[in-house]
Amino acid sequence: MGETRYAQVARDLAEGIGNGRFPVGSMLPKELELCEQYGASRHTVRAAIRELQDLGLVSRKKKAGTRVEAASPSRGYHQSLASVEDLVQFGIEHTRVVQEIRDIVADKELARELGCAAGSKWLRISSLRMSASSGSTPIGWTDVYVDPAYAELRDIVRDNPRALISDLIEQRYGRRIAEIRQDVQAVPLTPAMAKALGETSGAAALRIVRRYLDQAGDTVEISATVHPADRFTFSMRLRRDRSA
Amino acid sequence: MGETRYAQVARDLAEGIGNGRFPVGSMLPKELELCEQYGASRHTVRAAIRELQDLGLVSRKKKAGTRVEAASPSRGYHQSLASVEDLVQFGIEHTRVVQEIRDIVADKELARELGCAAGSKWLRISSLRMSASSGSTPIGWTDVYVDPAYAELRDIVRDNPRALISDLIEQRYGRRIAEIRQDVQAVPLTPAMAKALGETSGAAALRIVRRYLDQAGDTVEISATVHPADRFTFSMRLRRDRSA
DNA sequence: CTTGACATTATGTCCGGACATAAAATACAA
DNA sequence: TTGTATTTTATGTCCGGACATAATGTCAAG
Repeated sequence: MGETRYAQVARDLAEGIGNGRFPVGSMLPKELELCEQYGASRHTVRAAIRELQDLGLVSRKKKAGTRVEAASPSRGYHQSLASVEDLVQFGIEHTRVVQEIRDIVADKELARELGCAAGSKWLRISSLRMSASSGSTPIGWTDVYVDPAYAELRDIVRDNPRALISDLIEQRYGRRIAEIRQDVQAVPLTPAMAKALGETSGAAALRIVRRYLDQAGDTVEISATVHPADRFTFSMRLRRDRSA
Repeated sequence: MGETRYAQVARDLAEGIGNGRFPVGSMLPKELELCEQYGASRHTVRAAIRELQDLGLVSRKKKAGTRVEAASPSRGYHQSLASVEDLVQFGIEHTRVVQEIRDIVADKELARELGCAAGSKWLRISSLRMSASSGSTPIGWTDVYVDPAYAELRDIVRDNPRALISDLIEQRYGRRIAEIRQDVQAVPLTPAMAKALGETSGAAALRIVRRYLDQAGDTVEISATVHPADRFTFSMRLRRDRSA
């Protein structure tokens, strides 16, 4: 019940791509074969394959067939936010080391930086970002701003150093993220940041401000991350639509 | 013929959204009404509406209906590259002032920066980026690298200061862009760059390297743009999938 | 006035079939 | 061998119908 037929087919194929049953570069079985294998109509199989296309896992050409383009992503944001690879990296490859959690009131400057109202209250969670794989050098500093009502997060974030905070909010409070707006700019490091990150003050850094919105368009979370130059590259891939 | 039925329907609806026939916030006619109006099957109408969804023009909810979310984008990349607003801005709001065009050979460092082979030959088009609306301060510097065979571009780019170079290549040489890979990082300004942009050497800047690929996955164009901090913000919007 | 049960209804999913189209593969001609 | 038709075939588009599902609005009971 929980899962629709075409979603089942899509997931099964995606797993096949992930575990090597369909290696990158190989061709997927043709539609009619898949119909037979899964006992589904061609319409359903096509819906499933379209999912894989949206995820960038396969590409299609008339007559040529359906080609496996990439290994399977490990579910989560990559599957729900189309075409953007960076967020996966964030969740999977980075770890959070919480430095400070406190209630704050937005002054005029912070309000401008975050795009919120001056005087509004927030719970701010500040943490260092570490690469999950190697080394003890932080790759960035993150300030996450959430509604002070989400007080439980104070404990939860420490216990889940790799989870996206928006996921924790969704699990705990049921507020589902429908959209993310993101601004990226270059900034010079402030003295305080520079010290925390072991850099010199004024050095070039990448600043990413994300505003997480729910379906109604209300802000659930704002995060501001600063990465010293050369410790972080923000990569993404844009594809032309199927239709084009 | 030239245009499929569902593409016609999608275009007509998109135009209606653009010209106010379907104002932002209003509800689109329900599927069965559209079927009648266009004399198309429900399947076709749904394919059209899905296009509009992919473009972010409408959102749907069961029973509630289809709601107009945004005014029509102004054709071009926004329609063909899903969910990324920045590229539109680039084409529409920026002007190019060509500074130098010359043939170069990639040395080891450039090869690393661009992700190409050392020793490969390129035609490099260097230009200042000006805001189309206001002022004479450049907002960035761009180096575009293309195949030296595209020599005609030497003249064409000067005559089309607002067109995307990849569009010019498509028009002239028929190489269609299917995918763009993009890396964003913070860098300190080199002395030469700083001088051209009226900044101090070592100041923070945003560097965007784009690799334009055709359907076969071959590189058509590489562009590297540097924006001084505070003169440029890179904005984007990510939406959750239909399916989620 | 509030609560809960229920009918309504627009979108979501799925089936089966048909023809169009483009590109690969093959056969054929030069 | 090379270039050009022709055939083949897998995907693309489109039709009509059916039932599922969830959100909305209605209405009666409390």
